[in-house]
Amino acid sequence: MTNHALLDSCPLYQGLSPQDKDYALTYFDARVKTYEKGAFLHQVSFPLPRFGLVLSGTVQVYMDDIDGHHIIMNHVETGDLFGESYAFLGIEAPIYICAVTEVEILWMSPARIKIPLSPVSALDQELSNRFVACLAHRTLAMNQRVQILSRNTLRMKLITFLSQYAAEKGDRFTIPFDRASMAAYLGADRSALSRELSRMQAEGILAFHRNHFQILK
Amino acid sequence: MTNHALLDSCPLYQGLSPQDKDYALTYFDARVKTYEKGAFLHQVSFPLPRFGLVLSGTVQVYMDDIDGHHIIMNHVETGDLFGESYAFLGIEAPIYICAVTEVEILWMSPARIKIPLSPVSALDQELSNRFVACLAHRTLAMNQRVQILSRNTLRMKLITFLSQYAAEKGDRFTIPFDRASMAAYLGADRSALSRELSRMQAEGILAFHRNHFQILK
DNA sequence: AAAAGTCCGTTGCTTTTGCAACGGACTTTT
DNA sequence: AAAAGTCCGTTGCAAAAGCAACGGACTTTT
Repeated sequence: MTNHALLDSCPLYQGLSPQDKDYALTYFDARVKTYEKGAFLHQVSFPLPRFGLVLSGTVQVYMDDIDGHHIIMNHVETGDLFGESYAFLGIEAPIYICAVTEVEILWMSPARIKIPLSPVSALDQELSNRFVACLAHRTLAMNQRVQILSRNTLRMKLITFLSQYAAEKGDRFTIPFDRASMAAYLGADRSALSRELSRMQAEGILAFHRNHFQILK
Repeated sequence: MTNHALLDSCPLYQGLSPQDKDYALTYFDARVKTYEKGAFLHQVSFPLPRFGLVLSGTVQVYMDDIDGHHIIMNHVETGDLFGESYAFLGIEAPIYICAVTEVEILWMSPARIKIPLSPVSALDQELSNRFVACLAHRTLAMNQRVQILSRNTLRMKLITFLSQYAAEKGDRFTIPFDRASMAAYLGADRSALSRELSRMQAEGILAFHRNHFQILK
């Protein structure tokens, strides 16, 4: 049986009573599976019949470009979903999903959202709405990503990226990326990123150590 | 009364019978409104209670960065939707929506999706599913955008951008952007874009005139 | 404890890019 | 038809960024 406390980290289950959580797990036909660090949860060009919730650990969704660069599509931490769009549409997913750490995944099916059992209960409707809200939030998150990537200098990308964190977490925060992933996330070269970060630190704009940052401005 | 033929360009209404289209218009509480070229359909920080379908013309959804650059979030042609996420979530939309040409917009409400009238008919369910599918497709479209923007040279951004068009439309196609919008879409400078396009033409990779392109390579 | 591996800052070099400005082709306005 | 406006290619220049390589700090493996 799934640990109900873990589920509260996800907007899909947040605040539901234990009975409702159990019902929801049935509604989504949920199954838990664990993967060790570095394992692939999915490979390019397979269909993705279920979407995932990360119960513990971190996964990364990425594609590869011609030159072998990783393009990070989604960095998924504990409590986040991935693959909802592909699962709902039932289409092939041209992506890799890889376990950054050992992870525990709750795989869920969107079948009941598309084809409800009648009559539709209030809880059925609530769960469906929550799923759609997650989809909508995903587009907003991607909007933020586009805002970063659209900037035409690395300095401005960094300022936008860090401002988004600062807006959410305050002036001190830890990011979930190492330098290589951060560079991929910003669409930049790792050494150029290190260089620019060092410059900004020298200018007194920010301070950092590894993946911990402090905005000074 | 709305022209039913126009509605067929949108996945929300495509293939429905005339009666079902009428029902759908009621379901979404649809209202038509026209705007002249250059008019704002929405300004930053207002709530966006309805999402829009472009019946004719083109609109652009964008934000402005600190330096006054436009960041294009969405370029919306006839038959496309915009604002579904904000409308569904009922939150403030930090965006500008501007009519690029004279436009006719069908404004719709997602209220019945969130709070259905019971009993839910098969058509109600179909319309809800179509709306969710549109949301899912939006995230896929944004994935493509992220693929372009993540490339770390303008040349690679261009190749990715043009390849996406070529994959859909073949080796000759017309893009809906002028150079300034194209540059904003790619997160680059307009003159740098012109220069790179000229280089690629000189190298025999492609041919173009204004917004008409042909892939040669 | 040595060895291997990982992560990250640094640097030299070359290429790419942004920026500003100009001018030509074309369209719209008056 | 002149004038004003728009769109786009071009260019010179300075700044930014990619690339490759190295080395130090730290962690994990053996």
